[in-house]
Amino acid sequence: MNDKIVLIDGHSILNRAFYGLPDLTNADGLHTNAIYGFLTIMFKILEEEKPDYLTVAFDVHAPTFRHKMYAEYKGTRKPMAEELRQQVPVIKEVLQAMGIKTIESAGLEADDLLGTLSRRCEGQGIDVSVISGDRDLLQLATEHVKIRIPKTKQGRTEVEDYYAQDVKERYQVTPVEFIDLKALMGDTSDNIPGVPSIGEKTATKIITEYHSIENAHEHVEELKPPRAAKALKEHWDMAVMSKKLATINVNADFPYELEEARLGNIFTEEAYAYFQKLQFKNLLSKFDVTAPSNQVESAFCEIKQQSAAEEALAAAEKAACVGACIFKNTEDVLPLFADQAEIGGIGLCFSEKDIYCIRTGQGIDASWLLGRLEEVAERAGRFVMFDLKQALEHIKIRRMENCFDATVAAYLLNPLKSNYTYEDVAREQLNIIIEEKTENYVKVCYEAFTAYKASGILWEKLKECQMDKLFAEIEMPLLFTLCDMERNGVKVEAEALKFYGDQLGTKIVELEKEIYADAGETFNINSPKQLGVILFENMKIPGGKKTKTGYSTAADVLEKLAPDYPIIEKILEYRQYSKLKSTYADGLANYICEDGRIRSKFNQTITATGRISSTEPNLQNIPIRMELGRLIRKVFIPEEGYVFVDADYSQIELRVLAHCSGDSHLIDAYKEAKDIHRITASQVFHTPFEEVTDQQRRNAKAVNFGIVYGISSFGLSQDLSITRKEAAKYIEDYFKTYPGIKAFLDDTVKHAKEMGYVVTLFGRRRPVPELASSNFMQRSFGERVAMNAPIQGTAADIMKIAMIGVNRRLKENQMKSRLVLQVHDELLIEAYKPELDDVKTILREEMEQAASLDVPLEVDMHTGDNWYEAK
DNA sequence: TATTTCACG
DNA sequence: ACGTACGTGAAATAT
Repeated sequence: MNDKIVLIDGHSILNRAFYGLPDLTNADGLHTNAIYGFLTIMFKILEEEKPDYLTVAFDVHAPTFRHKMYAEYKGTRKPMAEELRQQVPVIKEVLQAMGIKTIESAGLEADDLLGTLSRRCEGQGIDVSVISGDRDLLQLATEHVKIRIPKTKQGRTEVEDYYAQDVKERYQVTPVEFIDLKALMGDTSDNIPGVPSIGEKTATKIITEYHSIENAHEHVEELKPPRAAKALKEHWDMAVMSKKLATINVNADFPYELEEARLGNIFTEEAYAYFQKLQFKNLLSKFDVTAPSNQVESAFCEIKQQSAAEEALAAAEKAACVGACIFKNTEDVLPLFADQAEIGGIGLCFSEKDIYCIRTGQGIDASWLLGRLEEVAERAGRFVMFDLKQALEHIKIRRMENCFDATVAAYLLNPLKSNYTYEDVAREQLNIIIEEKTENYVKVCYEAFTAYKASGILWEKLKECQMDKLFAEIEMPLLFTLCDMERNGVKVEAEALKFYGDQLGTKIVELEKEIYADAGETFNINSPKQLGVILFENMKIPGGKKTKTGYSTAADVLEKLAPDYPIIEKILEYRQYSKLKSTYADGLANYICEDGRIRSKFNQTITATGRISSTEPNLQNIPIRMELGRLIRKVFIPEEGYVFVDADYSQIELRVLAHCSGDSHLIDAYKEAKDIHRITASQVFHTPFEEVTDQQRRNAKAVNFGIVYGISSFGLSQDLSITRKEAAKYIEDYFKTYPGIKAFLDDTVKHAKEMGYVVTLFGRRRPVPELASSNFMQRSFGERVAMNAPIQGTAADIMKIAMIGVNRRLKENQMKSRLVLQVHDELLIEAYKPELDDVKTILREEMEQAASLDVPLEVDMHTGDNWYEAK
């Protein structure tokens, strides 16, 4: 049995992988799809071949000999996509970490390295497999040199194998003749021009007959299709150059020690770390799981007796740092009722050796255990949990300053992720992979351990990014404020909601009938697909087509398309009613508790910009713009003896922009107070303030909004139903009026491109990986995000500060009034009537003084006996 | 599970 | 030539 070597064409396989796989990125925003694909293919090959040696060849980036020749001939190659380019050095590092030999040589292409190596190895009696996506390499095939071309078919990689014989069968020429074939027919992917008007068919015919271009040229007069003869005669120089280009050098001179390529264990610890960083979870299974994590696990301890529990808890109270978690016995109940499950126990960790899972049971009572945990939380130097807000459902925290929510910390460090579980943090911060199938008590211990161990690292990273103040002074206090709000909930009049829903129901039935009559048939109006067919095919309404799956039936499209069709109007009305009924009337009704209140969740770790989000139900998108929907706010009511006070910031985002940009004109405009959109219109359109028309004001308002969203002429033109050119003119005029804004936005984008992230006034970061994209669309999106995120995020920061202040003062003064809702720039307080004046003062002061900007923060306030009246 | 639509700031 | 406004969540239908 001969020794065997596998030679991989690095760039070619990376390319294949890059274009064959969907875009993947890891937590740092690094693109990883090409690396992932490369490794997948490599592992597959290695498993099949079990070679003794392995080498990966790369091109050097500087243009090489053959490229230069062609560059002189015609232009240069397209630059490599940025997403791919950034992966090249990483794969080299990964290969090095696996102890795999890589070669590259300044004067030589990877092809030449592969060609030369395959000849040298063959000469030493070694079997060779060359892995490449490039058919150019087929010329290297012999009896002992196999060319393998991987293909991705529906996610699976299949490999085409070519020995010399297979090349002959497939192309009717020998590997050596294959060069001449290429010289005639050319190869666009490899930038080989070939001879014009000679394609694959003719080229094959000529080479099978004459075996080389030189021989064919000698017999050029006899060549069969006269067209080909003429072409070869006229473009002989082209054929010669193409052959030179296509010929791989198999006698290149470069140093190479075969022994360096010998395959050892490639699943090294170093490689493991790389795979973790790249988040190749399913490739990690290839490693022997003798990870350092087992050392940690040896300290895990399950406690079922009170004396042992008390001993651990008492020690924890004296510790400098305690990581904890609370778990339920979810196995005891159906998954649907998981939140109703009983407390199963807690996890507790306060040193590398003290890691406990304390279970409730005969000896240990749940309320005792949680009570003791509260004392630990109060006395420990630092108390760390994941999702502390949820834990507050079970324990009361008397001292907030020493609390640390690892979920929130991880969110601040990268707000783009969707999950911040202890498994994620353990993997990213501690390099520990927690097996899916591990026993429950092991998981509990891991969660407590991760909280304990990662908190220091997370805190250091927060400091490094200068987000420590943001974390300690805004996010952590906010967590308790949000918890209070969730507890408070908001009262809803169930009867009235039901009545509202029923009214909508009858209206929906009526509209349904009319629409079916107009259409001439019944169908599901809620199905965009069916509706599209009815409107654009059966009824032949012109326009149509938009989405990838069919016609777009979105409201703005239909409105523009067919304002005259009565059916359209009815459909839009139907949509409105059915939305209101399903999402709001029926939807909200499902969330009303025994006491008549709805308790929405306020999520702190969802948005990329730092805003809060609301779910189950979402109370941040209750209708207001349309009167019909707005009416639903009448069912949101205060308790008997209470009244609603609603306070909202006036144009907080534009004011933030004025401050951050330092644009003196915009700042002055705000200092004059009055109507900002009218002032903008007056200045941009050079019209006296009093003479600004409503249309001008509307346009100015749209531009103001556009600026905040990261202006683009297309977006503005859509919004105002004007041409792009007109929109561009508006923007240009706007920037002329407020040059400071332009400078600020440009600078923000520039900073973002350099640093990879943008920052709010309070230090909150948002990474913008899209800016590094080679895709125009993606990159433009990144630019808009870079402009918007600091503004939206700063506004969110300010509101958070205000909420903390308002809540703090309400509690300090032991008031009955309570914070019930936050809607981004608006706060709703259920005020105890005797406290009304104080509440108003507190709201105004805390909101207006949450930040001191170069423009005043103004607050509009209203009171009412329901939410409708209070706005 | 993904897509479309639409409610809010 | 590309095809967009920024940030969310819920419901319904299609796959």
